Amino acid sequence: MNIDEGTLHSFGGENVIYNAKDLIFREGEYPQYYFQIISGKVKLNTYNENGKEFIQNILGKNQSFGDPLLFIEKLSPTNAISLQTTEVVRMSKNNFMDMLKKRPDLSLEMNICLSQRLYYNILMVNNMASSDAAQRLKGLLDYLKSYHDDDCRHSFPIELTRQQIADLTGLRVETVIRTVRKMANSEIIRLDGHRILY
DNA sequence: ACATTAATTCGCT
DNA sequence: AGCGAATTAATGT
Repeated sequence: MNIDEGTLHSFGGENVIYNAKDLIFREGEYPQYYFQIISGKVKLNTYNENGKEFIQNILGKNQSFGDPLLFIEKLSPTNAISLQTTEVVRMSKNNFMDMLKKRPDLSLEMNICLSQRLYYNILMVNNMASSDAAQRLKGLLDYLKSYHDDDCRHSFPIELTRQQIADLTGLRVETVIRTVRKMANSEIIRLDGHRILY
């Protein structure tokens, strides 16, 4: 979801800046805000019983988070952590609901956005169920690409570390490294130094 | 130049 | 493929 910044301000959105590693909200908290990123990056994660991190998603510029939880009465299933200096527009749940009531066009867009996420989440779950590392990796790349397809359609750079990719797929770093090498050899992906192009 | 962080390799299981 | 640790490469101050 990407709403014009001026519109967000006119409905009570306020800019907030977070530093790297700042906790934006915590798992188990009651969701209170809509967030839209102006610049920087945010990860949504959880930790399993052994303390291993699992990253649900990493969001960047013009992407939103927190919004799916505003429509239902559930506690947040994830933490949101800033990965770098990140500027967001933050809007309270009440203001957000008010905005959707007054702007049916945005409400419709929200539906499209949520449907799209739901759709790609299903594909993601399917791929993650695969026992083949290359398949899981490819599933993640398709998933990430689905968020970015507005500007770059061909071979866009994955701005993630190997460790982050591992935490997103549930694979080990070494496995990611080995698999990336194989996929580069079979031309499924392209490498620009360490950056993965897909 | 030194410290920190990430990527890759290695040896063992 | 997973784990721990060591080595090498890239980045930051």
